[in-house]
Amino acid sequence: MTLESPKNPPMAAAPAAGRGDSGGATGASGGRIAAGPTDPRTEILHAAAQCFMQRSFGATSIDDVARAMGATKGRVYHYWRSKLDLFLDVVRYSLELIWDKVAAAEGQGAPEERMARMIRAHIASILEDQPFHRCAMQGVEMHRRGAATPEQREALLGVVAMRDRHEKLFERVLREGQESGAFAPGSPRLIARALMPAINGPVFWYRPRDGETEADREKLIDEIAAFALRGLGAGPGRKQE
Amino acid sequence: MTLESPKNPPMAAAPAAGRGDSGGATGASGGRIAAGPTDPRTEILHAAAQCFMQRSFGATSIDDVARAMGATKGRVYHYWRSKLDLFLDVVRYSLELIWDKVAAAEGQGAPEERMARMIRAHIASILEDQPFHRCAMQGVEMHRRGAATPEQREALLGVVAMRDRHEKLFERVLREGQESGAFAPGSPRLIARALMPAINGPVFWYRPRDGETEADREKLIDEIAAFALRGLGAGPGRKQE
DNA sequence: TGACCAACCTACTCAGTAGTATGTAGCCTT
DNA sequence: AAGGCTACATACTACTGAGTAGGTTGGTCA
Repeated sequence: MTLESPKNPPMAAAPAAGRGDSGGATGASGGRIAAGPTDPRTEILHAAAQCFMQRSFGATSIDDVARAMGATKGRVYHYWRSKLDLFLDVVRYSLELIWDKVAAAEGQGAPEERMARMIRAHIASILEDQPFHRCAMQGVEMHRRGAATPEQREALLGVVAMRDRHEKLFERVLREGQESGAFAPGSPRLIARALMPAINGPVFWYRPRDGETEADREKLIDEIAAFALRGLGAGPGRKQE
Repeated sequence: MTLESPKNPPMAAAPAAGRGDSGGATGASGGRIAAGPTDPRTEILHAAAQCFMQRSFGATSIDDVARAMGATKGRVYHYWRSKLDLFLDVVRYSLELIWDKVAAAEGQGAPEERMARMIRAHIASILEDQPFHRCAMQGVEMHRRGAATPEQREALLGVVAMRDRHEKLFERVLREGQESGAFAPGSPRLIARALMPAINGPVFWYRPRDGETEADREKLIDEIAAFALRGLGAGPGRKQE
């Protein structure tokens, strides 16, 4: 969410930094409505995610992104200052999406129950917003030298911090589960680092099939989640339906 | 291995296809000596893997690769016809390396024992030749439209086939383990697809530390392998249930 | 010792692309 | 109705980087 948060105003908010409602374009359509597909920013973000996923960051031109919307470069550069800024916002959006869902899924209960919900929410988000998450997988650190401005370096660090926060959330619940004896012992850091790729996996190979139902997706989530939970050492957390 | 196999002869083997010893450059130094660091091809491959890992394929220029060796473009283009060909050879090399080690590690015994050895061999290879494997992770399918010549498309399919063969090897042993009751039931295809990212994970975050010993690496492998094996349902401690 | 060749290096071309400067249609305000 | 602003499109510029043509060097063989 918080699409208004990115400080990528129409070219000139740094000069007029005191505007206050610089991101008002989104809010203009209503009050708290989460930016829908009508919002140009969101539409561009989606097109960019799609392109970056299909061709990778380096092979994607801004013209590609614009063409995917039936528009021209001008539209993209009206909202973002550079290709890297656009990419970083795609990644940030990915991390915001998945954080919101996973953090909300933790809730209350025993660690193994919370972890199970978090893992399922994580995988579900991977399937639902695959293009964004796939961009997030393309690596952020490698754009270090590509980051020219200090703002970009800062944005880059911010994205890294978000990813870290996400992993740390899993690590915390994992640790609690270890203390309660629900999970196998071992370095929480390392085990969390083994867990994340496992539940991120579908981002690489998942391909929404034609007649795919919600149940199909549930089954996929079940299987991956079961693998992950067993990996943590949780008992046969197999939930029949 | 088989560095001589790539059909990337010095620019002119297609014209003079009947040469017979087109790849002889490698063999000239001796007989069966596996191409060492003295071999220019291998040196270039290593430099390319390093660059592609650090900056990604798209952001890496051939000049970058050459500069990493203190050489110029000419040296690279003397051995490879295009940037994509070079990249595909890096990926192929990665898959050959890991296949050799994992296939050799299977050996004999119960499925869970073979699987344990394979998983450990896989992770060990990931740590040892990280740059190459990281290139292999950057995605191959996305270069479909970048593949201009039919040879490139064929090479691309070949790489995909190698990856498939690797995964199928794990899937087969997994299935055998399920039939013997050593592993948890479930779609072998899906579970294998959950397993692979888990043991590939270190390719993204592993960073050889300064005073790192062999024991440190063993511990890392232990932890990841334990997670993966538990994920498959093979508890090291518990056999009942 | 001269022909030949592998293994490069140098200097170039040229296509693609990030980013910009400028134009313009509609809307909103005064 | 005039000015101003948003939200783009168009038409550039400047540069990067893939690929090539041709030159150079050192070794091998006749």
